[in-house]
Amino acid sequence: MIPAIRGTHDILPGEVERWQRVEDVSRRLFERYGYAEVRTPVIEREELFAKGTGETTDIVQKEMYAFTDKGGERITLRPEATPSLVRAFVEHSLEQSMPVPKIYLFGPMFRYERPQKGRYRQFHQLDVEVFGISDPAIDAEVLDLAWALVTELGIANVELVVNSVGCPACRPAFSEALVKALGEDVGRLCADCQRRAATNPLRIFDCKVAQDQPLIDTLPHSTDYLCESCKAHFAAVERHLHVYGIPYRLSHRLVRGLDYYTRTTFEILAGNIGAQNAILGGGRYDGLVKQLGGPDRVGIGFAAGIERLVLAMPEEAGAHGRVPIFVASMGEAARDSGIALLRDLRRAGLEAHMEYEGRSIKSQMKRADRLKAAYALIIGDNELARGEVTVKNMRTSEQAQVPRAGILDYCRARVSGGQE
RNA sequence: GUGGGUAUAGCUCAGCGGUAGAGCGCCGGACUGUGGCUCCGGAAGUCGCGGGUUCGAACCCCGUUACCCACCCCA
Repeated sequence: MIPAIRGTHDILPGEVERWQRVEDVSRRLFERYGYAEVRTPVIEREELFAKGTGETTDIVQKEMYAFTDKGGERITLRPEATPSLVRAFVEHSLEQSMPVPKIYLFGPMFRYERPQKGRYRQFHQLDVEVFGISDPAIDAEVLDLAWALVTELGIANVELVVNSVGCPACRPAFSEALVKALGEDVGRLCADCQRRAATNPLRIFDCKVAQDQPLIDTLPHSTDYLCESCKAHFAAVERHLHVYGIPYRLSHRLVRGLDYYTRTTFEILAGNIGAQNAILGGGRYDGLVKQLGGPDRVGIGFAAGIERLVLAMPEEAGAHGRVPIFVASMGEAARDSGIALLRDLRRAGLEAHMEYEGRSIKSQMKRADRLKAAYALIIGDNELARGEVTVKNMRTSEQAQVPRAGILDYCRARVSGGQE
């Protein structure tokens, strides 16, 4: 056997229905909010993420599937969607062709990480982005969309966490304030935090080491160091969130790991899905479009991890209202007639099955049962002679003789609307 | 990249030095035209892989790979 690559997974029947549900629900939802789907390549220039996601991030430094192709280009499998969507926005001047540049994408991402619950090397995200709107109303709308998504998927036990990390004008002052507030106490923090203090002080807030918490709790908050415009923006975002009526928790400890975030950042956390509990994360990235060579346009968006959504969804989610019909036959002539009937049922839009190995009527009925067929249509010499079909209701075991000519109408009437 | 745990039938697992097992699932049978429940029968495993110890290894030892969980990081 040649096994699947580490950290990748086949999504099999039984689980794939939950994925389909995520896809169906999110597609309908995104379109209600005015988003259009965009599909971008899975491979991009390595440079796109080095400049976009950020040279200093773990994603770029150690997690990308990057290689040199036969033409000598540096290529990478995309580790996230935002830079690709920014590239597409710029490359095709989407702000010219779209009334409002709201786009979404659904697809696989790749990061070379150690797999664990909710974290895989090939994983899937659904990603939404809005370009060119700086009005805080859009921040709240995007959050409302995120909240609607988890709600419509039936995911309970979730929490929306919101923060503002400021902009290039005010964030340096905050970083300095953090280092200053730590002072001599840096040495009392865990090794990771001491490293963070030197490289990216904001990430100290990510620390989960219990002994570090008392000290971290004394540190200043990013929202107290915002410049005037960032402060006004965030206040307006909160006001709009109240208008939308979305429950959220303000957390000064929410600091995200990608370099491009500015102002509003947020995550949705789920309980009971393991340590990797962020099912959705995003924020504003006002400098990114320009950074990637486009016009000076703001942006905001989020990505949700499909694996994590599926993990957090309730058990029963994904059950379809399918009503299969099974065609059972005895004898060669009846089997030919059954195959024609099978074809007619399918042409009429019904789900129909048969048994292919010419087994006994008993095993055919068994198969019908396993397929959870609502009806078994039985054809033998008797039925052939009378031009009828025996219809057995598999739930009630009642049988009826139905003329062959009327069988499609008979079935359609009983399975229409996906209900029995 | 670091740490811990686990690898035995399609699935869930028992066996822990002496001929490879159970439950579920699968296939067939119990009125030669009828599923579910019950009963009977059957198929199915190089016991992750490679070395070693031993008369003998699924079991002990070493290595290796994969999976799971956690750290790290993130969706």
